[in-house]
Amino acid sequence: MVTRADPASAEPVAEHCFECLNRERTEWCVLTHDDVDLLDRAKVQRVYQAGQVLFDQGDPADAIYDMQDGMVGLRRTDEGGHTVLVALIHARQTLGYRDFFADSPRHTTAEVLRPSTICTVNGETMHRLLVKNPALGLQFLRRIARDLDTAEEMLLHQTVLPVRARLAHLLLTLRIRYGQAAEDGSIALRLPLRRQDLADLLGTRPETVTRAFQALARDRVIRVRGRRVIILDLDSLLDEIEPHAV
Amino acid sequence: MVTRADPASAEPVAEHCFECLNRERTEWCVLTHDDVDLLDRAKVQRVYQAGQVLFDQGDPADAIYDMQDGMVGLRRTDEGGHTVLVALIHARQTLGYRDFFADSPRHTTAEVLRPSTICTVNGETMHRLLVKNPALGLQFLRRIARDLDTAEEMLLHQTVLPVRARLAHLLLTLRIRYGQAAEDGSIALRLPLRRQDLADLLGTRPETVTRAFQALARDRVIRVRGRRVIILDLDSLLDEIEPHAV
DNA sequence: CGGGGGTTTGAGTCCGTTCAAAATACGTGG
DNA sequence: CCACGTATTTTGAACGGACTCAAACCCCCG
Repeated sequence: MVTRADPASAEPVAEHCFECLNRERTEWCVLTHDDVDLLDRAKVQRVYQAGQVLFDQGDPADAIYDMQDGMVGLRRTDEGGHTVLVALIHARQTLGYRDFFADSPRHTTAEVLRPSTICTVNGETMHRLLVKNPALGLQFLRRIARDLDTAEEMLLHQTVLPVRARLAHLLLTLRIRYGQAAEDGSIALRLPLRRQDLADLLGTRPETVTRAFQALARDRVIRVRGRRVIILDLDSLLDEIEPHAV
Repeated sequence: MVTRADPASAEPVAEHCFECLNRERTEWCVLTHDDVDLLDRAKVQRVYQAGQVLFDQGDPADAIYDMQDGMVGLRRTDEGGHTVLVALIHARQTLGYRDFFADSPRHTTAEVLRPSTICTVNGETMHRLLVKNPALGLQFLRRIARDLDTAEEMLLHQTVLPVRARLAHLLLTLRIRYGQAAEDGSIALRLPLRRQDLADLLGTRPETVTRAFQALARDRVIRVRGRRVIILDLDSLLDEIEPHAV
């Protein structure tokens, strides 16, 4: 059941932006002490449960969000109700800036996929920061430019690669965050998503995801049991994406 | 035959940025008189023939381009040689800014599809303008944010719509620029692209494009003869994209 | 121990691809 | 202005990957 996120259903948490924003090389790294103070006073941090919605397609884009922890999916739906997950957002990543900067209503729905802690930064504060510190705009410019690159890659993959290869690619991505290397070279991971969400991410159906898993398992590239996956041969998983001519 | 664009193969043309840049609501509209002067002295305008390449996947992204006239396609190719056209660029549009701002090598190839007049703005000038006028960065931020929106829409369409619907959508887009309305409500257009390029744009094969044309023609939505298309019923063309539940 | 969501399996179908050949349009030079 | 060669477009038939629908299965949780 998807519930609407509002103050009543998500509990605020107190914490300072300091540690989380500047430590890593995020868009926020260009902020001065002063800027962070401003942000600190304006941001609202909350805990969300899986299934809650940060914002919905059609909503005005008057805030951006910064993930402390958890996972959020950006879902795009057409009038016919067809849907794809266009992106996964993890800890330390910012989301919701796209439509904010495009000055348009939300074109995606942000759906909390796993329990998450997220800061909301209202639009007024963003505008103030952008004026105060022009470098911040250029940081987001770079961020979005890379998002566009990713989106084009997805489009290319969707067009020219079969589901099996797209799944291989996805596993290679998830491995970084959720993988646990064993000493025999294999990598164990527990998938953070159910088949339906994997299907939405791959642009296919849950049944097809299952069959693609089985195809990879049959060829000893991986081993699968439900959400538990073991990557047996990383190299051949890489080969799935670009079958080098033999 | 695709030839490399270089000063030898493309003839420079003298003209002022003034008229072309500021008249319409492009990213450049925020430039001051002074800025335009700077741009004017730095830009190089050339005429390109169909088939020439402005930049290639892998090249350093050290310039951006502004179309005076013509048509350019952005093509993305994977290691296996599979290719898609991710965008068409027309007169008065800017291109090549994505990788420039992402500070990465070119991820697409810019291919001149019809004879074009194009201004090159070198990176140094861009950097100078961005410092001089921070609003320019925000303009491009908005531009790329909208490109990302378009890319996501293409991804969604590619995933959930059949070729026929995607072709309908493309015709509706091309109609704006190349359509000629008749007084009986029909719209005539001569396609600026061959079947292969339409296929690359739709993520399919030339043969399938032909068959999709025929399917639409069979249902009296359009009439086709080679590159000459007549849209008979605009409404049902719109319905192709979103088949409203009956 | 009995739900109940999530996952797997199977069979049939469809859309789009592939490969090959025929037909047509187009540009160039005679 | 026509003839010719080449590129493009169309047509056909066979194949295949992914979808649909439906039923069975399997955990996981209460």
